[in-house]
Parts: sequence; C-alpha cells; structure tokens
Amino acid sequence: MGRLKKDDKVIVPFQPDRHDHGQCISEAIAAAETYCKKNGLSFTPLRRQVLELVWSSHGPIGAYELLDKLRVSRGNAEPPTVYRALDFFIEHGLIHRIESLNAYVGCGDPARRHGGQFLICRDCKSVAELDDIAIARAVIRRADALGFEAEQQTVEVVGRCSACSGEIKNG
Amino acid sequence: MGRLKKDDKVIVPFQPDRHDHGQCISEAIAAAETYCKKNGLSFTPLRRQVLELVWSSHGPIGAYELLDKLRVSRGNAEPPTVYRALDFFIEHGLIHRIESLNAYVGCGDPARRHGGQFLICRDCKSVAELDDIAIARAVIRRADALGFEAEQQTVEVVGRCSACSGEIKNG
DNA sequence: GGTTATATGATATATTATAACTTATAAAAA
DNA sequence: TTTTTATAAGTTATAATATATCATATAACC
Ligand SMILES: [Zn+2]
Ligand SMILES: [Zn+2]
Ligand SMILES: [Zn+2]
Ligand SMILES: [Zn+2]
Repeated sequence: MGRLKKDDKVIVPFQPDRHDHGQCISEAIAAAETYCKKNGLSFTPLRRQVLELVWSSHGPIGAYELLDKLRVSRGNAEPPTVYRALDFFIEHGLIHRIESLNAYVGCGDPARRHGGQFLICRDCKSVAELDDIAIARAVIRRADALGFEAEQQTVEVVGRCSACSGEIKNG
Repeated sequence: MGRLKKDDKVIVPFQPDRHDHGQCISEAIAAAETYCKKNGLSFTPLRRQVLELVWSSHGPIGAYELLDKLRVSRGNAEPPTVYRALDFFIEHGLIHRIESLNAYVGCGDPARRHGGQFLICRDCKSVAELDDIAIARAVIRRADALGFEAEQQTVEVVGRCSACSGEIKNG
C-alpha cells in the first residue's frame, strides 16, 4: 500500500462500522441546512426528509428504494417527488449521483465544490468518497491540454476494498 | 492551454470532420476481428453488424437507437439482441459504456486494456476518448493508499470542447 | 452422429426517469 | 393587506433503459 499525503481526503470512508450513525446523519443534515440558509436555498420538510433517508442508508441508494422509504410516512409520494428532491440536492452539491450504480449518496463535504470520486467495492458494495486533488488536477491538466474546459468530473473505480480482499487472503 | 507529453494519447479525437469515416469504421472492424481471433472469441455476423453500427455513429449511441438501426436489416431484432452484443464487446474491451449518457462508443485501442476516460462536450455532444496514464496512475495510487484494489476505472468529464468554447469567444 | 456449449430468437417484464398539468405555499409587489 | 408572481409539491401518465426466461438454432467437441 502507498502512503497518504496531505491534501488527500477520504470524505466518506469504507466500513462505517462502529460510528454513531445517528449523529453522523444529524450532522450532515445540520450542515445541509446551514449550507442552504447561506445560499438562499429553501430547505423544505420534504427535502430534509429525503436527505435524511439518503444519509440513513450511509451508502448509495436508488431512487425507488428511496421512494419506498419515503412512502412509510408519505403514502402518496410518487417518483417525481423523490427525483425533484434529488435533482435539487445534486444541483447544489449536497448529493452525488453514482452513474455506474444509478444510485445516490450524500456528499460529505458540500461546502467545497468538487466532482464525485468513488471507490466501489464489487463484493460488499460499500462505497468510499474521495476528494483527491492529484486526480482532479491530472484530469484538468489533460483536458486543458486539449483545449477542453472541464466543468464537472466524475471518477468511479470498481474493485475490492481492503476488508474484502483481506478476507480472501486470510480465508 | 498546457502541453501534451508522450504517453498521452487521444484515442478518439473531437471533430472527426474530414476524415475518411468509411475507412475509419472498416479499420476498427478489422481490428476487432483480429482481436477476437487472437483471443478465441467468436465474431459473429450479428456482432459485426452491431459493432459497425456503433462505429458508424462515431460518437456515443444509445442501445435503442442502435436497435432501430439494426432493425433496418433485421426487422425482428429485440432489445436483448443488442444488449447481448454490447455486453460481449464491453466485456472484452471493444466497446465502452459512457455511464453518464447511457450510451456506448467503440474503443479505439482495444488491445491495450484500460478504463474509459471521456471528455464530453455539453454543447455539441461530441466525445473524445483519452488514455491518460497520469490520470489512471493517480487513481491507482490513491486507491492503493487505501488498500483498495482498483480493477476498473471510469472517468467522465463534462465541459466544453475547444470548438464550442471558441465559438463564444469569437462571437 | 451424439453431446455439449454458445449464440440468437422471442415474449414478457423490471427498473429508472421525465413530461405535463394541477394545486398549494411562500415571497414580492402593489 | 390584497394581488401578483415565483417556487414547491401533488398527481397522472408515459418514456427510456435494461433484464429474466424460455425456446430454437448453430457451432465446437468427442
Ligand atoms: Zn454515518
Ligand atoms: Zn462530495
Ligand atoms: Zn468490500
Ligand atoms: Zn478505450
């Protein structure tokens, strides 16, 4: 394994086993609320609820799975309800869409605008969000060399997380 | 604009305006046929036809658009026909799927296994495939630092190509 | 030739996402 | 404080993308 350098952040790590996830959610919601207030965005009860549901899974969640959960309290919810909330949050950087999974995750660092960088474990399906400046810069540098103005970049890496590759090695 | 270095390749460039596209297609098909022969894969007439249709668009094409084209000569074709062919080629690196577009493009360099790296112009919808080792290495280095075995990486960059950003600048 | 594996045909259905119109609520203007 | 305007949410319908399953054909192998 290589070494981590400063400037390299893991926004949402693998294996969120023993953290206080209730607190984790409420912090994320509070951060989102603050962010919306600062930016004049309306953080409605519906949006709050959708964001809570996204965070409560603490991993990628599909729109229709989200819809099912939403219906527990809002029996009448329909697809546009959830898609609108998702679009709103994606537009403002509070949720990322993982293209290769058709799924959504809460962003752990919405204040700092960035493209999504994800490590997706093909075995345990866990997902880690990165915010690796070296990767982002390599992309921008290359685009720039071609006269391409990069506005939004997405990096999705499929492989095996340390826990899952360890299991085989050890097992 | 930055400078290109050796090792940096643009596999499929923007603006394939004045190239002999008939030849471009037939070269790609010939390369695919050779590749399949070498690797004991059966390059059936149906698969050939699907690959030709993918290349003939010289850009990303959707599965159902492909199906429509296929039906010109195979009136009975159904979705699984085209998805199977696409899956076959994707599995063997001859076609890439662009996740953010739900679309497919022929790979310009199947012999060298690589993840897809795409610059997608939001205005003219053209797509350039890169094979930038610096980007790929930055991804692998970071994954490695986290004990993540990267197996497949996808990079999709949305922005504006030089032609489209030039149009605005020039008026 | 008989067996096995692979590929394709054909039908049905699952999954993901959006269009379009209506009603409710909030913000701004008069 | 009414009126107006903009934004958000409810509702119905449908579009777009992808897969499951079973039947048939073709190719590879023995
Ligand atoms: Zn948590
Ligand atoms: Zn993020
Ligand atoms: Zn794992
Ligand atoms: Zn390629």
